[in-house]
Amino acid sequence: MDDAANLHPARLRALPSWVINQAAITANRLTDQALTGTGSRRYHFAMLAALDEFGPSSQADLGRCTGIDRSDIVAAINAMVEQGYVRRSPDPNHGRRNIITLTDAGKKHLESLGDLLAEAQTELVRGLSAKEAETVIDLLNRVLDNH
Amino acid sequence: MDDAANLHPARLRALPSWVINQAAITANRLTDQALTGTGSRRYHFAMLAALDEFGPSSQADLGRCTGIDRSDIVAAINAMVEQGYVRRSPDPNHGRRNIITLTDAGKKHLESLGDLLAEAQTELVRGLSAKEAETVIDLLNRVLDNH
DNA sequence: CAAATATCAGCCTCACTGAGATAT
DNA sequence: CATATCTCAGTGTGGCTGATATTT
Repeated sequence: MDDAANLHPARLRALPSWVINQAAITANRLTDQALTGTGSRRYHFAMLAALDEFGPSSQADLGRCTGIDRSDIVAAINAMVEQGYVRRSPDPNHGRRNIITLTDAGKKHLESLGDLLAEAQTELVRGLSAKEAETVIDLLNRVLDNH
Repeated sequence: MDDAANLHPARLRALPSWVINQAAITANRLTDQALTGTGSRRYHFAMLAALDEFGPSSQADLGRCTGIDRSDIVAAINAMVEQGYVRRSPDPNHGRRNIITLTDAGKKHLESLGDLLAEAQTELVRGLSAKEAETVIDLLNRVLDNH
């Protein structure tokens, strides 16, 4: 090897799953870094974004539309309730269901997290034109829609 | 929410890092599934591919060109030595360094893993044309090259 | 009874850190 | 002394399972 030590094998570079996975590792590194010190993580942002866009939701719906497991939603909501970003109240029309509502502080926090993440995106796709970045987004969304 | 429960928030769908990450989760699910019963994992395939393409390598080089941490290489090589897919021998020209060599059985195993993974790729990018899949690969490789 | 919800306890993978021993 | 390699011990995240209680 020696000189080729820094290159990735062509066989891997040709595998969609591998390339996507490596890109995800990079993406996660950058976003985690961007969010350090905010008291929030990627999935908190996802939940806040969903609440902002879709309005008050049950925990189950929240999990479904963000791709977060039912099991992990509980703890995440607990944390955000404690931080004052969301409210948890029982659904009057539905015994066991909770309704999660975004608070003003949560909305504000969402925007500030969004700003930090926007910078991380710029860093992530640097080297791609705006149009190329858009293409990546569109094609991968199509992949997601197919699964 | 209710009717929108299955849709992903536009804010997330517009975030490269989120879309890439979700695609990676799907990709990993499919590839892990494809490899069950083979006794190998994704990173084993990556290492075998690197050895096949670059020839005998040190563990450090192997880690660098596959993106696998130095710390995780050790256990992975141990397993593959035991399975007979690679040989570990000390580098005569370099005290502490080991040279990892692909065996015939390893080469064979690599090809069979490659076949399984190829099917998983088809499933992963179903819904994209061949050209579009190629575009995803190229653009994400450019992202990787920039980091 | 079936289906959905919230919750909890816990598993496994995997990226990553830190440190130590050995070598150039 | 600085740098590189291999190894080990261990951490933290995050996706996921299974079970339970409650409700429609």
